[in-house]
Amino acid sequence: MTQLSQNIVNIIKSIPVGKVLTYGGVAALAGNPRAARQVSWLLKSQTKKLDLPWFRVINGRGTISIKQYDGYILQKKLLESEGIIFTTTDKIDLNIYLWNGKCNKL
DNA sequence: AACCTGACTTCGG
DNA sequence: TCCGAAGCCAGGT
Repeated sequence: MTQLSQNIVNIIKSIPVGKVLTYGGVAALAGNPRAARQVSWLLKSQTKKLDLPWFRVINGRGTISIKQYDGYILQKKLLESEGIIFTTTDKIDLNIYLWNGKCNKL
């Protein structure tokens, strides 16, 4: 695990309930805006080991990126259970749910 | 060390 | 708005 990976993990684990972060967003907060792919790798490979809230990470268009159908449905369900609303095209309003990386109550 | 993989992002048509 | 190609990072083999 590199320092970047550690940061990515910590950031993912700090995403508040009801908020989401894009892959690129996580990477940026971790220190490298171009490490979005590393984020996806970590979610797929390290979630079980590190117990990460993987479902709070979506792509930059505000949609779910998981390719597996069941995983896609699961993520949507989990997010909806936290109060996040999906549009008719399964998109999330990032202007509302995107986490800025800081305390959302300022 | 080289090559492949993955739930990305950006750019051009 | 959608599709394809290219660039990016680090772990696995």
